[in-house]
Amino acid sequence: MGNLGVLERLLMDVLWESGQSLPANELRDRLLSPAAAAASSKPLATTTVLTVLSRLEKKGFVTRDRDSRPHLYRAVTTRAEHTAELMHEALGSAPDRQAALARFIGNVSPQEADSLRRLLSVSTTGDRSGS
Amino acid sequence: MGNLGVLERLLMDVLWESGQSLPANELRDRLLSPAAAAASSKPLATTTVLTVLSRLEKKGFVTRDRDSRPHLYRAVTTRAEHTAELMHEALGSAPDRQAALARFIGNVSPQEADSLRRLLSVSTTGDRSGS
DNA sequence: TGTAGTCTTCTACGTACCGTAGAAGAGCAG
DNA sequence: CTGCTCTTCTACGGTACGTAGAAGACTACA
Repeated sequence: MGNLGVLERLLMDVLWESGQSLPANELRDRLLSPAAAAASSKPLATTTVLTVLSRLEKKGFVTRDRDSRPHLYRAVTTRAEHTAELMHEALGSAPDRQAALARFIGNVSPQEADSLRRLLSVSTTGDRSGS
Repeated sequence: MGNLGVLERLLMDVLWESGQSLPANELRDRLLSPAAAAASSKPLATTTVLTVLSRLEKKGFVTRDRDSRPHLYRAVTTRAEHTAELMHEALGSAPDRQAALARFIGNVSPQEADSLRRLLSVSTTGDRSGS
């Protein structure tokens, strides 16, 4: 049970964008604001959004506050975490992790290689305290 | 058009494992050798393998030599490349690449962090004097 | 407290992808 | 030319997902 469909992803994007808990109607409205969606001009039914949100909840991507009257939906993880998870997942399915990493690094832009170096140099050795 | 199904993935694994071009029958046979598949003991029909191979060809994951009488199938990319591609794909779908990279690095094992450092240090500035 | 309005859940349909494979066609060996 | 092998065509069942109507639950106000 891994990946998301198109609409599921769009909803997650909206939730991730605003780090907040939002009701279904608000989410439906915000789906129209992104430029891309505006062109296709599709007014989704609220039930559609709710259905997808339920599925996302079952998949563990969102939680909802059932006590608030219009239920409030919130992303469980951040987008960055999700992306990192996907990357680890891809990496995990390869027996030759070293080779895969090498290829990955090979295709990284210079700027990103730089920021990777920075990220790696921070946690060189004696790293203990958790945040 | 991105990811692979279970059987598709198994076939790609066989093809990747042996860096060679193989006929459908050979592939069908080798699907049984991996320990996991042996337990489920499923003798797939050759046509099944052929269908999946056709789909893989359409998706651009394999090429076949149509001149050889039993057609020979070969993986287009290496597994490492494929994995790296998946990782880049995941990364590409995140607007906050930096954050995603940070999370990714944060969850890497110390050994892999090490090998990443090595991989990155090669392209730092090392190629200077000499020829 | 009853009733209207809003929000949620249930159920359902269409499409696309994938595992699976039989039936029919194509090409080669003798 | 004929039989055998290999390939393509066609197809069915399952699952995931986008989509949403219909029915039920809950709130608020009169």
